[in-house]
Parts: sequence; structure tokens; C-alpha cells
Amino acid sequence: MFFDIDPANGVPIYDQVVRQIKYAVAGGVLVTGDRVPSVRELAKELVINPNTIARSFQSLQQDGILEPMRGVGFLVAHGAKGECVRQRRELIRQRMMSGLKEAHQSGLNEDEIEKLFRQSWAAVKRGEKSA
Amino acid sequence: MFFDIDPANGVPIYDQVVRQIKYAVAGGVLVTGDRVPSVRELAKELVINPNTIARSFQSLQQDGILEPMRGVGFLVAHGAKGECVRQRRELIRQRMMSGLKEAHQSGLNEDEIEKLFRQSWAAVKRGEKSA
Amino acid sequence: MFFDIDPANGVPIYDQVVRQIKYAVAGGVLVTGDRVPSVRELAKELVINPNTIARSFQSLQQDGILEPMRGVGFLVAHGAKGECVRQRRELIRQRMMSGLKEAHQSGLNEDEIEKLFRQSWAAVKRGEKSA
Amino acid sequence: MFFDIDPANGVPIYDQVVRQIKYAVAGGVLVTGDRVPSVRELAKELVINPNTIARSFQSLQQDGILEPMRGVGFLVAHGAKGECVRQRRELIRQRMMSGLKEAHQSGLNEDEIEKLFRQSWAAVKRGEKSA
DNA sequence: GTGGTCTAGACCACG
DNA sequence: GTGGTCTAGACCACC
Repeated sequence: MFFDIDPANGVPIYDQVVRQIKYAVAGGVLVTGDRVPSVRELAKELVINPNTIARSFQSLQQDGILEPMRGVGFLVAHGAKGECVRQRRELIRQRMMSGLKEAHQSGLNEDEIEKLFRQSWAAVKRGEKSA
Repeated sequence: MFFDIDPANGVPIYDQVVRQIKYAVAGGVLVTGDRVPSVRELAKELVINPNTIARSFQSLQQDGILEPMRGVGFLVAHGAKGECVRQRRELIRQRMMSGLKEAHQSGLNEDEIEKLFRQSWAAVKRGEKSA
Repeated sequence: MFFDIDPANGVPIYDQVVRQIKYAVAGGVLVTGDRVPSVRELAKELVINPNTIARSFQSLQQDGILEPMRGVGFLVAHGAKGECVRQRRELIRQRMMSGLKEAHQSGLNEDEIEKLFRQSWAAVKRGEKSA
Repeated sequence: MFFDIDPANGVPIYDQVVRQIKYAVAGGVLVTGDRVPSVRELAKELVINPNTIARSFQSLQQDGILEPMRGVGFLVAHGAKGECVRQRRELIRQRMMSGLKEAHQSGLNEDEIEKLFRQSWAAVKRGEKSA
């Protein structure tokens, strides 16, 4: 699929899966009514324990992003896109805030932080993997 | 002292202590030869179990930031400042990179990410706590 | 398993565990990819507090001998054998050096030291416990 | 004096002092009736906490190696030499045994251990410090 | 007084 | 089930 899971990321795998699916819905890669790959399929593809995927789906179901369809699997729910677009912004914002909070508290001055941001963003756009 | 520990932060307490001390050394608040508060003192001040502090100090010792002095306590080691300045930048950089990687991968466009950065940084400087 | 822990040895228990595992890897008893007994299993078997074992494993992880596998346990890491063979020799060498240094410095002459070595080695091979 | 103290040796400093004095008596460097340097002198010379030296002297007094002399200090006791010669051999022997026990248990074969002994002994005689 | 080690037991996150 | 973190409290060695 469209997933980019990093087991050594600090972020729990189940949460990475949750986020990736939300981002896919927010970006229109998945739209209301689409069938999401089954737990087993995803687990096999991502080389992850099926329980982990199941936990992700459970979380997505509680958030109203996915709906279980008996005998079929999970479908993207009505109104999921708006919710995902909103959550995407919020998830990224929180991560940004928490990082900047530590940067600020660490005593780095504003110029250095700005510079780090520029460099990191450029590196990310170039597709580096060193984070 | 100069500590800002948040027990409900996700980041383990012992790691927060490690980082704060590295930042203090990087910023010149602590310099080579300075005696760091004893395990018991710090534990009492931060209302944290002494074992947790001991774990932080052990980690700092392995990194060559602190040196144990028998019967005295821990002292800031030779060359600690350079190392801490380096590590501070690296710790912040990694956090920045990993956040931006997720932002990029989430499909947010460059303008939105830039805007989030501006807003978040302004909020952090204003001292908000909403992250 | 293959452990010989002596709680009244002077050497900390967690360090004895670390060494025994390194020796096991060096000797080929454990090979890359092998799953090491879980913290709880080992603790139960050796009648040691789980935290103590956890500390040993943490140390072995930092040395690159073991790798944690989420939800599974610890596995012997790639390249562990070479490292362990090297460390085994070094650990024994250091112990030998430090003992001989004291012997030399104590004023015992060479013949006496040689003789003590012969006698001790013979005793160890006979399996005596008087040290 | 004739001391060779290594604070990072694992062996407690007070015990190193005890041993060194016993070795000096065993080797005839100190003989019955000789006055041993005062606690303060030794502490200053070895850059060690005076309490540590005091503890060493206390131990030596209990062993009958030193005798306190009011207003003078500590003197080497009657019969100390024989006792020290005996203890010297025993102390070295124990250290040898414990090292060889670990070597044996580590799986190193006899040839390797013999070789390590040769190399280490040669290095010690050359006066190396790497242990 | 200092740090080092160990135990006991709890709770959590993860798979 | 796994390891990770934290607390509480004990005992020890050392200075």
C-alpha cells in the first residue's frame, strides 16, 4: 500500500498504522466506502503482528474512521474525510509543538532552531532517512 | 535547580533528567568539575524515586558527561560541554526530522507545514502548554 | 541453562549474568538469532529478581550482543559472536593482568608466581571451590 | 613510599592500602618496630581520604600487623613478617584462583589460558599499565 | 555523607 | 505473553 512503518521510531507501531490510515483518508487516497485491506493482509504486507493491526482498526473504529462490515471487512466511514483532515493537522501540530517546546527549553536560540528547521525540512524533502 | 520534569510526558522521567542535565551542560549552567546534586538531593527536590535519578546518572556516566567521585558524588566530566552541545543539537534535530518526516508523508503541503511551524513556535515562545 | 551464578562472589549478579551470556555466545552455545530466555524465565530459573536480569539484558543490548524484539524477547544480535569472542579474551586478560600485576608488585619472585599459577590451574581443573 | 594505588581497580582503596603494607612487611621493606607514615601523611601522599587510610590501619591493627603507639603513630608489630609472608601468598593465590576459575568457566581452552598467562606476565614485567 | 546493588511489587505499552 | 518504567525500601561498600 502506501505505508511507511518504522519499528524503531519510538512511536508505537499500532499508532503509526492508525496515523497512516488517517492520513490516507485525509489525502483522498482512501474515500468513504472503500474497503481497507484485511487485518491479515496488512499484517502480512507490513510484517507486523496481526494483533497490532487489529488494535489499530479498533482504534479507528472508535474514532469513527472505519466501520466494520460483516463478512467483508472494514470500510471507510461516512464523514471520515473531514474528521481525518482535522485530525491530521492536529496530530502534526502536536508533534511540532512538543518538539519545539523541548528545543526552546534546551537553550538553543531562535536562529539555531530556525536553521535546524530549514535543514531538516530540506533533508526530508530530499527523502533522507536519518531520523 | 533548573529542572522542568513532566511525569505525564510520555518521555520517561529518567530520560528527561538526562536531557535536562545535558542541556544545562551545553548551555554552560554546569561546567567541568561542577558537582551535580547528589542522587538523594535531586530525588527529594524533584519528588522522584532515587533509583530513577540513579539510572539517569548511570546513563550520563556511560555517555562520559558525568564522573562518579567516590564518597563525593558526580562531577561534570572533562570535555562534557562539547559533547553536550553536540548531543543537544542532535537530539533536537532528530526530533525535528522525525516530526517533519511524518508531516511530509501525511500529505500536508509545504505552505501548511511552514505555517504550522510558525504558529507553534510563536505559541511555544508565549509559553503555552497545549502540547 | 548453562549458568553458574554465585551471589556471594563480590562480582555483582547482573554482571555475572552479562559475562555468562557473553561466554555462551563466544563459545557458540548461543548463536545469532537465538532467543534468550525471557527476563521472567531466567529470573525464575536463577532465583534472582527480574529487575536484576533486566539490567543485565540492558547492558548486553548496549554492547550490541542482544537485540530486543517487541513482544518476543531478546535475540542474539548479528555480529555478536565476534564481539563476544573478543570481549571474552579481553575480560579474562584484564583479570589475569591485574592479578599478576599485584603478584609482581607484592615482591613474590617469578618462580613462586609460576608455581602458584600451576597449582591454581590444576586445582581449578579438578573443580575445587576454595577461591 | 612504595605504593601503587589504582582507584579504578575494582579493589577497594582501603584494601589496596592494606595489601600494599602487608607486601612491604613480607618483603622486608618494613620491619618490626618501623614507624609507618601517619594517616595524614599517607592520605596526602596518595591523594586519598584520610578516613580511608584510617580504616586500612584499623584493619591492619586487627590483623596484628600494626600496633598503635601513643603519641607516635603505628609501628610494625612483632611477628608481623611471618604473618605477612603467609598472607601474601594466600592473597595472591586467591586472586589467581578466582581469575582462573572464570577463565575455565568461560570456555577458553587450556592453551589459550596458558598463552594469556605468558603474555600477561611478560607485559607486567615490562611494566605495562593496561590492566 | 556518597553511590551501588538487590529485592519486591506495581503499572503500562506492545505484540 | 513480552520488556519498560517507576516506586519503596533494604543493605552494602566506600569516603
